[in-house]
Amino acid sequence: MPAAVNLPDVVNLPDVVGAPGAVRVRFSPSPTGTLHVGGVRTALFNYLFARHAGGEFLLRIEDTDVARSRDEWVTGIERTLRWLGLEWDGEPVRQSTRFDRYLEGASRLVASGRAYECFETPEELEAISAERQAAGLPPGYDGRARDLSDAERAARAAEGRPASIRFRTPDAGQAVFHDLVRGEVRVEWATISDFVIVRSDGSPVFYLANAVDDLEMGITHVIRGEDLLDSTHRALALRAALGSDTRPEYAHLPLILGDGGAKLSKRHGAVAVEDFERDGYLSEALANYLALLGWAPEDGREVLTLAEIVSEFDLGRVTHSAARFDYAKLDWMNGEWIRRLSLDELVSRVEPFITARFGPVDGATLREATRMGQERAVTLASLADQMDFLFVAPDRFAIEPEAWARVEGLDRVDEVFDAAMGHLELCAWEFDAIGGLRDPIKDLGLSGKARKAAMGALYAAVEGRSAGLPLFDSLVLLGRATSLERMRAARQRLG
RNA sequence: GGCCCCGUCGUCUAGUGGCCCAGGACGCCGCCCUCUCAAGGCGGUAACGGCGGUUCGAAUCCGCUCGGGGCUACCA
Repeated sequence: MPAAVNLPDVVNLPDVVGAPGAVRVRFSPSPTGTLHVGGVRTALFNYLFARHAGGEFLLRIEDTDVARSRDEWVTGIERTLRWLGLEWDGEPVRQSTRFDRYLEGASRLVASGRAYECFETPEELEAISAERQAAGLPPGYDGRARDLSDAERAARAAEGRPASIRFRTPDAGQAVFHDLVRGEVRVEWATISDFVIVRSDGSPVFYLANAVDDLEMGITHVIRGEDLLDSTHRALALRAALGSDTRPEYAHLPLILGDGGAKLSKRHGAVAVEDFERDGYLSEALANYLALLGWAPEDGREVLTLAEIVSEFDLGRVTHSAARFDYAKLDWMNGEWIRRLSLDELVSRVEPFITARFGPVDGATLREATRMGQERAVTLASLADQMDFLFVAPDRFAIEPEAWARVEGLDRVDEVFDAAMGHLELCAWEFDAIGGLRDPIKDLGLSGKARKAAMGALYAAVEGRSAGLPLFDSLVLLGRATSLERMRAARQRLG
């Protein structure tokens, strides 16, 4: 029967650390992939909380799992945070550079009896856990190595069994902490078994590194996803055993789910923040949308700048239940933001989407097309789609004969083009003159055909619904010669 | 299985005992505007998971129940 270990009564420790009002938070991603919307939402809320309080927002890279971490992911995470405007304070802390600190903490815990070496193989651990479950006990480790004598440990080591270090959790009593969004969270210590803090290869585990760093970095508020709620008890016990008589405040954010209530995954659409950027979403819109997932300002406004959100933000108004990521609402939000941008700003944002497809283009044409597309765009990519026809090379501009075959009124197509070309030949290329064309073109019902011939079916569905810039203004922008050329070509193709 | 968290329109949410036969936004539907598609304007559809309690009065408090999610790793 292992002797009970007296741990400090974490329940009665003070809740605040550091100087009153001095807020210091950290976003601590694990560089095992690109940042997903869930992760970036956590970063955002940390940022909002820190900036609202005039505190510090630190970045800590939790790369203790060396095998799964990569430098390129670190770079990507930093780039993504900057893209969203979430500037952090100071240099990022890399946990992989601080292993000695964690290991030092671990040996102190072993020396004080709060942790101990154990030698079970993975198979043995699995068997122990299964036994416990069969006996109706919580799964996990049973603590059998807690009180091994020096001789016993030496014997196991001599067998060639590598040692890992486990933290000794209290045998009885309750673990309690107060969560800023959820209130009091308590659980019986008996349901939490001893957990590994140093792997048998000598590397520290998340729990340890996390506790040591939060302590040494002077973190005052830990804001993270609800998936870490249960691990808070372990973090707090570890922290106390490490000698801290303070504890940070905790705030656990509701999770972000995909459609159908399942975990958000690629099946639902983009999940990596980089994908949203590539698809033409504005960082302003994504940050704005994400802020509204689990939080709402008092006055109910929805379209807000980062600065406005910072000034309104309040952890007390964070929602309790998981939220589903709604792509349709993000689309709306993105459109709102596209319309809010100045024309110059919008031009500079679409330009990469255009040059990626066509190389450098005429600036004046791009600007005018952007002006026309601004009020109808959903994403930067869709805006680029709308002006595609202006930049596409002549030999690449072709309307499939098959598509034409499905256009109604095909029997009148000659009449249509004759009329259109007649008008175009005759008119001066001025807006006023074009305005005068509207009625005849409309009367002949040829605007759809003219649109397809001159602006193409690159983006427009033939089945009735064509999307795009205004026809007349587009023809002006395209130029008289090109417009006519395309219409003649279309007619010719029909034989 | 055990433990923890959560539960208001299809979705995101407002709501902390009477102001709520529940408000806003997205979506959806209709109308207006209109050369297409949008944008914009106007209008509409739609929810307190269920059952018990507490109370003069409950979406708001309590219990149970059902449902969803998380954790239970030598991942973070």
